Formats: sequence, C-alpha cells, structure tokens
Amino acid sequence: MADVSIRDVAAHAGVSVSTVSNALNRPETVSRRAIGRVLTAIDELGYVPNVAARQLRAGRSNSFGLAVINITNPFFSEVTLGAEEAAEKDGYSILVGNSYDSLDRQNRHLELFELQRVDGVLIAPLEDQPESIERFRNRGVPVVLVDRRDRTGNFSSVWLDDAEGGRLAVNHLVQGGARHVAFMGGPLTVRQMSDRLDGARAAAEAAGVRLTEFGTDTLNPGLGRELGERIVRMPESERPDAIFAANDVLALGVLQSLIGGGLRIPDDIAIIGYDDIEFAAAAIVPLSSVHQPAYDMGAKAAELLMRQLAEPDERFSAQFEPVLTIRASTRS
Amino acid sequence: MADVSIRDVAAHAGVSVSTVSNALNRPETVSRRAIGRVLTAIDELGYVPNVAARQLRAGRSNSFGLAVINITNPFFSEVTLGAEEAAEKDGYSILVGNSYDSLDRQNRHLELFELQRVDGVLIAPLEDQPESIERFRNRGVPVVLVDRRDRTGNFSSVWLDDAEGGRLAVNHLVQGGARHVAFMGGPLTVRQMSDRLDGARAAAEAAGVRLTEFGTDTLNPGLGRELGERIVRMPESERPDAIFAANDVLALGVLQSLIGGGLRIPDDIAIIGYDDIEFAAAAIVPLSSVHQPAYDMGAKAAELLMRQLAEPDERFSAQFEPVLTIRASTRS
DNA sequence: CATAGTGACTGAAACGTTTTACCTAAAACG
DNA sequence: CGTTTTAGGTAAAACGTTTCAGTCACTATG
Repeated sequence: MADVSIRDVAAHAGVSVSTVSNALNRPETVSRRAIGRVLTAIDELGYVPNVAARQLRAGRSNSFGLAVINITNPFFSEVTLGAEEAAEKDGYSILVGNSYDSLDRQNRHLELFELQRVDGVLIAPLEDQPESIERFRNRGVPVVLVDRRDRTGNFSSVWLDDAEGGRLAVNHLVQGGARHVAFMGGPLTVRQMSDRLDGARAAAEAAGVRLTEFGTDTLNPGLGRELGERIVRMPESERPDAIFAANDVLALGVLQSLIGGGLRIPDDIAIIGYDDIEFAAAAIVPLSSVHQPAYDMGAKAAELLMRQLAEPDERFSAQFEPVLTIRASTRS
Repeated sequence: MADVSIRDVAAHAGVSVSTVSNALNRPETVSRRAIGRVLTAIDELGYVPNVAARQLRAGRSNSFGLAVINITNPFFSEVTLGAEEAAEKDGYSILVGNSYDSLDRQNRHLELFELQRVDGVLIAPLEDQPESIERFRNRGVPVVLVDRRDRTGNFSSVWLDDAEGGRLAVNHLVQGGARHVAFMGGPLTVRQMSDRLDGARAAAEAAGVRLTEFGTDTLNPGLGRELGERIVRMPESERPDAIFAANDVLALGVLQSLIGGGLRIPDDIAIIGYDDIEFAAAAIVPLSSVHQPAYDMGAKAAELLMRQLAEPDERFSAQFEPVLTIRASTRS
C-alpha cells in the first residue's frame, strides 16, 4: 500500500507516463480508448497525484493563503467560507491561518505561506502596514487586503467604508434621541477600529452630541461584559444613553451586563454593534448592527486575487456598503 | 525578484549546493566559516527554501491535516490552537479544514489532505465511521480521532467520556431539585451528541426523573433561541424545570429566550451547557457547564499523532475527564 | 504517387531539494 | 616517515510530475 506513482499507473495501463499525464490534464489530446485504460488503472491502483511534484514542476502551488484576525468571530468565518468557495471554483485551495488576535501568530502564518509558495495571499491584517506583506510584493506574489482599504496603490483590496459605518451607527443612535454616546472598541492600531471611531466622532460632533471613548485591546464577550459593568456602575448623570460597540461579539457581552444590571434596552440605554453576525439577531434583546456582507467580501477577495493573477500589473478594489440593520436594541 | 534557489545561494557563497543544504540541515558537519558564508548569502538573496522540492525528495510533508466540525465554536478553535502549538514544537505545521457542519465539506478537506500528502490526520469526525478515513489508514497515514473514542482499535484517539459528562450534568440538575429535564442537541449521528444523551438518559432513569428530548440538526445560537421560545410557550405544567443543552453555543441561545420570556434562572428553570467556552462564564446569567479541556485535547491529539509516527504499529489513546463547572444558571 | 498534414503517442529534460558515496588535505598515530 | 583517521567538502542521483520536441502511422491533397 505504499505510494503509487504515475509510473505505476502508466505501466498498469500499458501506456507511457506522458500519456497518463495528458489523459489527466489535456484529455483532448488523447484517444478515448487510452483515457479509458488510464482511468481504470488509476481506479484499480488508487492513484492520487503528488501535488509536491506537480507544484515543483509547475512552479505554482494552486493554493492561496488566507490570514484572518480571529476565526472565532463569525464575521471572519463567513469571510473564510466565501473565499474558500470562490477559490475552489477555479481549482485553488486555501490555507487558513488564524491569528487569534496575535501579530506574532499572523507573522508565523505568513512565513508558512511563503514556504508553501502560495500563489497569492489574502490578508485581514492586524496592523496597518506589516512589513511581512512587503515580502510577498517583492516576490511578485499578489496580495489582497481583506476588510481593509489599500492606500498605497500596491495592493488589491476588498473593503467597506468603516468611517461611514461608524457615522451610520451614531446617526441612528442620535435620531433615536441619544445625547451621550459611548464608543467601545479597539485596538486602534487595527484600521477598522480607528475608522469606525473616526466616523462616530464625526457624526457625534455634527450632531452636537457627547462621545465618550472606551478603548480596548481586543474584542471578546468577556471584555464586553466588563465594560458593561462599568457602565452599570456609573452614576446616572454620567452614564451614556447609547453605546456603539465596534463589533457584535463585544456588543453581546456589553448587552448582557447591561441587562444583568437592570437597565432597560433601549429605554435606559440603546446599543448598536457592528458586523451583524447571526448571533446578533438571536440575542436576548435582538441587537441592532451595521451589516457587512462577510461571505461576499470573502468571495470577492478571492476573485480579485485571481484577477490580479491574470493581470499582474493591475490592482483591483471592491467597495462594499455598510447597511444599518435596526432591531430592538435601539429606538428607531 | 524571481525565485532564488539553493543553487543561487551556493554560487553566491562560493560553496557547493550540498554544502548549503548541509549547513541548513546538519550544521555539525560543516565548518563554522562555511556556515557563516551560507547564512549571509541566504540573507542577501532572501532565499526561502521550496517546500515542494523538499517534500518531494523527502517523501514527507511535515504537515498534518486537522478536520474540525465547526471552528466558529470556541471549543474547536481552542482545540485547533492546542494542536497547532504542539505540532509546531516538533516542526510540523497544520492544515486546518473547517467542515462548517457539512459532511461534504469534511470529505473535500480530507481529499485535499490526501493530495497534499499530509503526514498525519487529526479529525473530529462528523459521522461515525467515515469511509474517507479508511483511505488514510490504507495508505499507512496515521489518523487520530479528536474528541471521539476509537472503538475499532484502528486509530489513536483523544476523547472524553461524554456519557459520563451527560450523567454529571443531569445528576447535578437533579440534585438541584429538577424533576423534569429537557435534553437539547444533535444530530445524534455525531457520537458526542448521542453519548451525552445516553448519559443523560441513564442519570434521569436512575433518579426517576422525566427526560424530554429535543433533537436538533445542528447547534447554533439561533436554533437555541427557537428551542427556548418553545419552552417559554409551553404550559407551566408541561414545562421542564431544567435543561441540559448538548453544547454551550446552543445553551446560550436557549438561555436568552428563557430570560426574554420572563422565566427566572435557575428558579423557574435551570440550565446547564457543555464545553465551558469562555462565553459561558460571561453570559447574562453565567452558565453552568461541563468543562472540556479543549486546548489540552488538541495538544494531546497532535502529540499522539507524532508518537504514532514514531511507532507506526502502536495506537495510543488519551482520556480526559469532564468536569462540572457550576455557575449561576443552576442550583447547587 | 509523392508530399504535407494530422492524430496519437512517447522519451527525456527539468523543477529544487536531500542524501549517498566519494574525494582530498590535514591531523594523528606508531 | 608512512599509514590511518578525520573533518570538510562535493558531484550526481533521486523524488513524481509536466511539457517540449520528436516519432510514427495514417489520411488528405494535388
């Protein structure tokens, strides 16, 4: 049951090695009869091509690397699914590297992609201009920024105007009567976060509304819960009457604390998240959120990568629109 | 900026190709001087070894495949992290295939692993005896079942007695005064689910307590929320006074509906989950749960795989203990 | 009937490593 | 001083593919 190679198949089918290869890769150049024999030989021997050899010869791996900030966040796992399915259509497979919010791990995954000679890289980067990305550019490996706008002209990108998203969120809160909005999220080294904050600031200023910032190092429900408790403990006079959480995972934690602390949503305090993950609609008080088309963004990113592969000198970008999704956690 | 090969490094360093290879892989056989020159050459040229070539020559890929049921579930993403870090210590990297609860996708990922010639497979299988696993066994590629006991003697495995976990959960509910327990979870084709149910049944029977089963096709918060609403709508006489949800992700959805429906936890109805994910402690009512040491299980699985690689004829198994973690959602 | 063209097939080179077997010079030994 | 050992280095084969440049037997063309 050792490895069976193309040579074994050739022998068993009574044809040459090249014919086996051709039967598999350019069947139009091979007679029906030969194809048939090759196919049954493959079947009988249980032949599986060796991608390492193919890749070595071809100089291409037919795979992409996707580095993702934190796949536990359903937003990113949707992005991943979209990218995988789009890539698969064109015969590419995707190596997923989950950074778990750690820059270190992100870099390690990028190194791995380099070793594997992936044909392209999709990355939702943890910091603004990781030099590790440059390495790919220098090697001529196309890179697509996912969920992040390229400002250098060096990369293709799939993005969504997060500042606009921040504005939408805060405007909506203001329309619902908010006078004092809390922004929660971070770290601000992640561009999405700072953009959402910028948008929130702009909207708050335009409306003449107070904005208090609660910076965080990362985004998870536990942290949200802590922040929520801080809000609950605040004297009523100081307490914001609305919260914009930079992501749903955080928002859900906050929401739980607020309710646990006896605050009524949205009457005492309104809350809106970002991403519109499935969990948001299912929350105790269904969570308003700024929707991002995660699956489509992932799929589009893979498509742009393949397009850039075809036209190496071009850069492509696709902008998606944030859409307000109003549920019970805010007044409309 | 085209690809630079070991040949270029050799020329640049003024040594032979073999010396470069030796400097990298068995430095003890090469003089310090030569090593130095090779290293600087590598640095100056930006050489990155080609794994495809290395793999082709070596016949091994130095990588494992890990097929996981649904990585959005923090339990599995912890398992993945554990496996990745354990494997990395020994120079292996891990290809992660997320099945998103789909058998089809799981099989596609397994095929990919086969093409890539992974040196071993870690799998949290979606069904009991996928024939796709057999293929690896036939090829002599070691397979470790993750979060699932092997009953055939063919595979190494890392597991936890889920029946015992189910018993623990229901016993705990009963001790808290429950007379009518609801079990929620599925599908029962996934062994973990049926084992948890079996344990629950046994405990309920032993205690003379009624057990109602709510079968599901999958486990997500939205589904939990639906089930919770069904509970809320039940006439009080029919309504269970305790719930055992087969996993925390489901439990959290259920919990939200219960609270939204005005039931008091745990007075009107107690609820316990399974996995003890981080989110559980942070829930609106902190969720009691059956703890599984996810990270350790992942790490152990990778270790067993490497051990089986060293001793191909042996099979190893590691059993972990489910531990009751009591929080506010149940009476103690 | 000679030539060109075509369809089906094949041998061999090449991809970038690692490793085996071999070589040489210097050191150690008696 | 002659022989053996050792340290350091190298050429070449091999891993399993794909593809280029032929080869060969027909068929179509004039």
